[in-house]
Amino acid sequence: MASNLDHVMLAISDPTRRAIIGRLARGPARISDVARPFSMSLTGFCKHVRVLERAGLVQRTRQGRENTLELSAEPLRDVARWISRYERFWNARLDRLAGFFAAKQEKSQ
Amino acid sequence: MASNLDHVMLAISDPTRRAIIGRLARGPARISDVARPFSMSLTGFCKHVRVLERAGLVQRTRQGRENTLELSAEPLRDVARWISRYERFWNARLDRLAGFFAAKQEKSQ
DNA sequence: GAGATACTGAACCTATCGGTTCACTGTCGC
DNA sequence: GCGACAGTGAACCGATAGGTTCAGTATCTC
Repeated sequence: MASNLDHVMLAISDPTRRAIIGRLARGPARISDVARPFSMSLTGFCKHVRVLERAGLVQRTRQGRENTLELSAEPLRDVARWISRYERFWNARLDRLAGFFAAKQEKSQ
Repeated sequence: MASNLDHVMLAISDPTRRAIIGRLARGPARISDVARPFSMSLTGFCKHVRVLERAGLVQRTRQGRENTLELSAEPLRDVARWISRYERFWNARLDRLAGFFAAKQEKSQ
C-alpha cells in the first residue's frame, strides 16, 4: 500500500540511483552503458533500474536486445511540492533577519 | 557510510514520519502527544523519532521526564537543492509551450 | 549455425526497516 | 515513599533492500 511519493523518495534516497538519474539527465542511454561506471554486477544494477521504474522516474524502451533508459522527472515534482510546504521553516531565520533590518530602516526614517 | 542526504530522503520516504513532520510544523510538542494519533506502540513511534533525529529533521529538548520535539527543517533544503537540478525536465513541456507562444507573438508584431 | 552481446530470473546472503512485547529507569504528584 | 506517567533498551519477528552468482533467453553478427 505504499504511495508513489513513498516510492519516489525511497528511490532517490540511494546514491547509486541518484547517480543514475544524474547520468540520464544528460540524455537517454542503454542499461549496459549506464551501468558500466558502477562497480556492481549488471544484475544488481538492473535492480536499481527497477526501483526507479516503480517510482516512475525512468522509462524503458526496448529495441531488439537493447533497453534504452530515459529520465522521467515528473515524479520529482511531487517531492518538491511536499518539501515546499516547509520552506518557510528554513527561511525563518532569514525572515527574522529581514524583519530586523526592515524595522531598523523604518526607525531611521 | 550513508550521507546525510541519504538519511534525510530515507526519513521522509515513510508516511508516518512525514505525518510527524506535518504535526511538528504546527509547533513543538511532547513525544507522547505527537504519538497519540498514531495506532502504534510508543516504542515503535520512538524509533521513527530516532530516524528523524539521525536525519537532523527534529530536535529533542528534555525537561524532566518529558521530551519535547521541535521541527528542524534545514536538511530539507538540501533535498530541495538536489531536486531543483531536475526542474527543467518537468518544466520542459511548459517551456516548449511558452516558446510557442513567444514565437507566435513575435510573428504577429 | 556458432559465438558474442544484452539482458533477465531465481536462488541465496546479510543488513536494515517497521513493528511488537516486556522489563526497566527516571520523574512527577500526592 | 508510592503509584502513575514518560520514555528507553533489548530481544524478537517478518518483510524488504541491496548485493551476489549462476543459469537461461533473446538477439545480433558473422
